[in-house]
Amino acid sequence: MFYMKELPSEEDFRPLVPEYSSLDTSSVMLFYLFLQVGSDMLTAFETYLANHGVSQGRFIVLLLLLRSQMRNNGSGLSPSELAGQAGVTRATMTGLMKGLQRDGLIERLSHDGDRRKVIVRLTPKGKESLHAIFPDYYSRIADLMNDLEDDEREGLSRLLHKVKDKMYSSKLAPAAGARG
Amino acid sequence: MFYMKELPSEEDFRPLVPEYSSLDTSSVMLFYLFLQVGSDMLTAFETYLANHGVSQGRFIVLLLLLRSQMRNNGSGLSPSELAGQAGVTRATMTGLMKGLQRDGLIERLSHDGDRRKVIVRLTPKGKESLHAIFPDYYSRIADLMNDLEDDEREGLSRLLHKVKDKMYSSKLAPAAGARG
DNA sequence: CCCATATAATTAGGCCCCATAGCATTTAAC
DNA sequence: GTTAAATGCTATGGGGCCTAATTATATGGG
Repeated sequence: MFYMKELPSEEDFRPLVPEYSSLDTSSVMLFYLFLQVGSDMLTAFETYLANHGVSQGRFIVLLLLLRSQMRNNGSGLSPSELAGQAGVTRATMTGLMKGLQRDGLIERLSHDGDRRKVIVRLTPKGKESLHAIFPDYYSRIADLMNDLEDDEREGLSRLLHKVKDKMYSSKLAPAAGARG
Repeated sequence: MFYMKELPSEEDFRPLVPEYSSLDTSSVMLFYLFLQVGSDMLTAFETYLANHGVSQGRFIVLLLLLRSQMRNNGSGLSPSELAGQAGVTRATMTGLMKGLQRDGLIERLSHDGDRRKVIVRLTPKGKESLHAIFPDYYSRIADLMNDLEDDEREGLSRLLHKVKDKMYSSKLAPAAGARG
């Protein structure tokens, strides 16, 4: 996780500018600011979930399962699909599921028709866990964004998409393996 | 690291809206978008650095040392100060330094006057490592931000600061222990 | 001067997440 | 029917981070 308590100031870059023609101070400062806020938010998110007894990885799995079940009326997902949607390998997903099953939040059923496959579904307890977290969770997120007016939200969303699009098309792209 | 390949759409939230009064769909969508772009950027950053033979944590340490030495003309920092500025515990910093010293990138000198303390400094090799990374590193960051006009950069910076300020004052704040 | 307390750095041990590599089973393609 | 591909799993290992305990040093009140 990126963290620098005090971000570099413009002055910190000044002696480097003549040395590096590729150094664009405002780009780097914006990049660092972004990483810092993103890191803080991720850390806060992680800490918050940990206090509720779930890790980020597990929470994502539960969320993906809930969404799938709401969309398709309870069909569930395979470990492969979950891994793909969560951006981890199948082996990692096996480990996450192991813990979730041990805690009774998901169940693994065998797939009729393709006996290689497994169907993963939320148990009632798994659903309850999510619904126990949601009210406070949504409230905090709403609070976090509360200071942003509608046009600011749209602006931020637009700019985030712009950076995202650029990232995927540039050399600074996410690793192909884990995320494809 | 947060990751959901496909972010939830407004429709995914619709069935939840009547159930949760605290659910503000646009807040949550913006929050998820932010986490996703932040995660991707961190992952990309990490992957990029790994290809250059350093981890994020180590890179931050090198950066902090370089900044300190440029500001104060070579005084260096103590492990405690480094830990504080990097947002990790002293024990974690010891581990990071161990690797950096083994690779010859930093040196640990004893402090005159207070023999409990250690002074950490970049070695010439450590400086060279950074300067070997910088040209390409800065170039990629500039490229990433290249599509943003000046006013967009200012807008993004302003909005990021706004979210950051709100985060620190809200319940969704970073953990006090590691980051204080 | 001495002891209690505080501070600095480190070590030891552990947890979580995640990856790669290899394996058995099952299915699909020719 | 043989070969290739897909699925889920196990084994193994590493990175990063933590807490707790240890060692050395410093400081201040009695």
